[in-house]
This record gives sequence, C-alpha cells and structure tokens, in this order.
Amino acid sequence: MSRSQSAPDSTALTPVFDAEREVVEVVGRLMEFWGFRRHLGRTWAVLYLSPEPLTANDLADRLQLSASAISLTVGELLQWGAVKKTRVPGDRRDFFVAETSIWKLVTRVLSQRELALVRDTAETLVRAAAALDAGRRAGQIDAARARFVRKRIDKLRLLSSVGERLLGAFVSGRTLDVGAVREVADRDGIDVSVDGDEGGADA
Amino acid sequence: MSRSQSAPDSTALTPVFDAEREVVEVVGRLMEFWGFRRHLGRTWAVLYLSPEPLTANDLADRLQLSASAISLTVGELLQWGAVKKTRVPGDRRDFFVAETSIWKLVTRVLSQRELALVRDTAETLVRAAAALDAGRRAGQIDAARARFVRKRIDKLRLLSSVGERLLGAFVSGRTLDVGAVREVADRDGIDVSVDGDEGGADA
DNA sequence: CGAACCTTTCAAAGATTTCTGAAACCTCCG
DNA sequence: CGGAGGTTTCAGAAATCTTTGAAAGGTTCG
Repeated sequence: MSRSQSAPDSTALTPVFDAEREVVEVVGRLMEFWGFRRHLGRTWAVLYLSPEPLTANDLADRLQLSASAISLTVGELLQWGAVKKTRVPGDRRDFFVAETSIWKLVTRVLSQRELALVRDTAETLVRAAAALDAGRRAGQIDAARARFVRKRIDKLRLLSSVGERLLGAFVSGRTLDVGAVREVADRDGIDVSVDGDEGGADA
Repeated sequence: MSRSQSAPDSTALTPVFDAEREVVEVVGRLMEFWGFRRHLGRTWAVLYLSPEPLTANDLADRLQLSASAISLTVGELLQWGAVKKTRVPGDRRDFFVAETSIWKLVTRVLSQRELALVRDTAETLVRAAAALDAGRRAGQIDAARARFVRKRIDKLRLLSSVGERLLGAFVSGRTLDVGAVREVADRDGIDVSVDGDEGGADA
C-alpha cells in the first residue's frame, strides 16, 4: 500500500512485534490514567517507537482506527505539542513524528492543564468563602455552623495554595521540600480538629 | 444533636447555601480530574463541610442521588479511607464522617494507585525489552530497527523509574530535587537523539 | 422469633463519551 | 481549470460508564 517512505521494511507494516504492541498499550493506559484518551497515548507511542515519520494511514493501520479518528487524535496531540507534523517534498501526505522530550511534555501539561485547574479551584473557594461571610453578616446562617464551614473552606484554600506551589516548583524544576509542605498541611489539620473534634491521628 | 436527625437546624437540610454547594461542586470536579467519579468528591465534600456525621439519607438528599448510588459511593470512599463510618447508640442508621487529613488521603492514593500503575508499567517495559531482544537474537527483526526501538524503550524505562522515585519521595515526605531528576531525563533525551536523529532542543 | 428499617446488590435504563462513514474541503499536479 | 489524493468535519452509531429501582440481605428492637 503506502509504497513510499514511512515504511521501508515489511516488518514495520505487519502487525507490530509483540514488544512494540505491549509498549503501545501500556503507554495508552498510562495516558488514559492521566486524563487523556487512551488513543492519544497509543498514537504517541507508535510514533515514538518508529524510526521514521509515519502518515495518518500508517497510524490508522497500526492502531486499527479510522482515518477520522486519527485526524482527531493527532490533532489533539499536535495541540499538546506531543507530535510534530512534517512534510516530505514529493509527497502530499502529512507525516508525523513524536516529540521525544517527555519531560517537556509532562511539564507542559502540568503547567497548562493542572495549574489552570488548581487556580480555578482556588478562585471558587475564595468566592465561596466570601459568599459565606456575606450570608453570615446578613444573619441568614446559623453562626456556629458558618464558622465551622468557614474553617473547612480555609483549609481547602490552604491546600490548594500548597498544590499550586508544588506544581509551580515542579514545573520550573526547583527543589521541592515536601516535608515542609506536608507540615503546613498537617498543622492546619490540627487547627481544624480543635474546633471540629477529632484530635487523634488514627490507624 | 444526636438522636433524631443528624441535622438539628433547618438550614442544614435545606438545599445547602450557595457557598457550600460551590465548594462541593469544585471538589467534585477536582476528584473527577484525578480519576475518581465525580460523586466521590462531592460526597466527601458534603461530609467535610458538615459539623456532624450524616446518614446515607442526608447524603442522598443533598446530592440528589438514590440510596443505592450513595451506598456505592460511600463504599468506595470507605475503601480509600476518605470517610469513616460511625454509629450512634440509639440509632440503627450508619453515620459517616469525612477523613479530614487530606494529606493522608493524597498520599494514600498516590502510594496505592499511582505507584501500582507505575510499577506495572515498568514491568511491562522490562518484558517488552526482553521480548525484543529475544526476537532480535532470533534474527526475526531488522537489526537497526530493533536497536532503535530498544533505545526508546530504555528511555521509557528510565522515565518510569524516575517517576517511581518521585512518587516514593513525595509519599514519604522526603525532599525532592526536581532539578536533578529533570537532568536525568534530559540527558537521556540527548542520548537517544544521537541514534535517532533529532539533535536540537527546540522551543 | 418476627416485624421494621437500613443497606447492599444487580440487572436494566440512562447518559456520556468515543468512533465511524460520508460528505465537505483543501491542495497540489497536470 | 479539473481532478486525484489527503485531511477535516459532523451527525449518527457504538461502546462505556453511571445511576437507578427493585429485591435480597442484615440488624436491631419489641
């Protein structure tokens, strides 16, 4: 079929070796676990294990997916910078290569996706705390209860700021002192328990 | 407080304040993002924001879920230790409380779920590498290509071991030197490029 | 011991998410 | 220009994952 480049030797087109397939699948699972579609991982892995760039068709063959599915998948990978598009002079088709610096990929996702999430969460928590205070001032809420909820929200806020810091440090390659972070989190835990009730660490 | 309803004051039963609801939703999203069902997060959050233990029924009311859904959800939360079951003397019903040490929860999930995943991945990679070598020795595979794939698999292996180390350090509260880790990952990146072809780090 | 009340289980219904095939779009070549 | 790939879009089909209602299972109290 695709006579030209992408696959000079026959082995490359036959159902890939078991080894290769296993890797592709495991990467797929990994990515899925990470919140991406499984096929994103599988697709990236196929490219990653290929010495030459592959066409959409090659991918469709190896992954047993339709052309449209490949288009979608590859599109998303391109957006994340996990794959690059290449063109070969005499050939109309698009060729794809995997970005090989996994570290770069990981940090990119962390800083775009996860960080956004954490920020969003933090923002919501702030808003919630404000709303609560407003209600409290207006006397619409049982005071004791409001105080309790407020404390819990504050703990969540602290946590989210810790998370944000961790992510930030991680992404920028700084050193993380997890011990210190944990201390903060735990200290707060105790705070809450004073009011809430549980004091003992348990099992 | 104890006997009849877990919620002595009316406010506790009425559709929770906006503030509370917002928090519940945001935690739900967070958990969903983390690979749990959204309702696990929502359920935990409701308990976390409640001064008193709640019954399955209370939860069903506030979360708009059926009794069976609550049972499932709470069951899973119990398994993760995110919620504890309590009983009140004169009452047949089960009451639930949220585990408040979020740090404990996070590390538990990391060490049980994520670490297992990473280990599993590592194992698969080893197996794949072995299979590849076997095929190579048997001469069933194009040698150059086999070498290439082998290198890539090795890089993935390195990565996974780095991940395992990071997780381990994180969980046990040690200090992580992300910088060092990254260096390892990158050094390897260069290694591969020698053989593969890409030399330039890019944008 | 048996009735009352909860909780859990499980097959089926309901929602979502993902994939596909057909058609619309491009782009490059002749 | 006209056409032959190749790629993207999109609505519907298919596969998955969730939630529910009903029934079975357990406990507690009288």
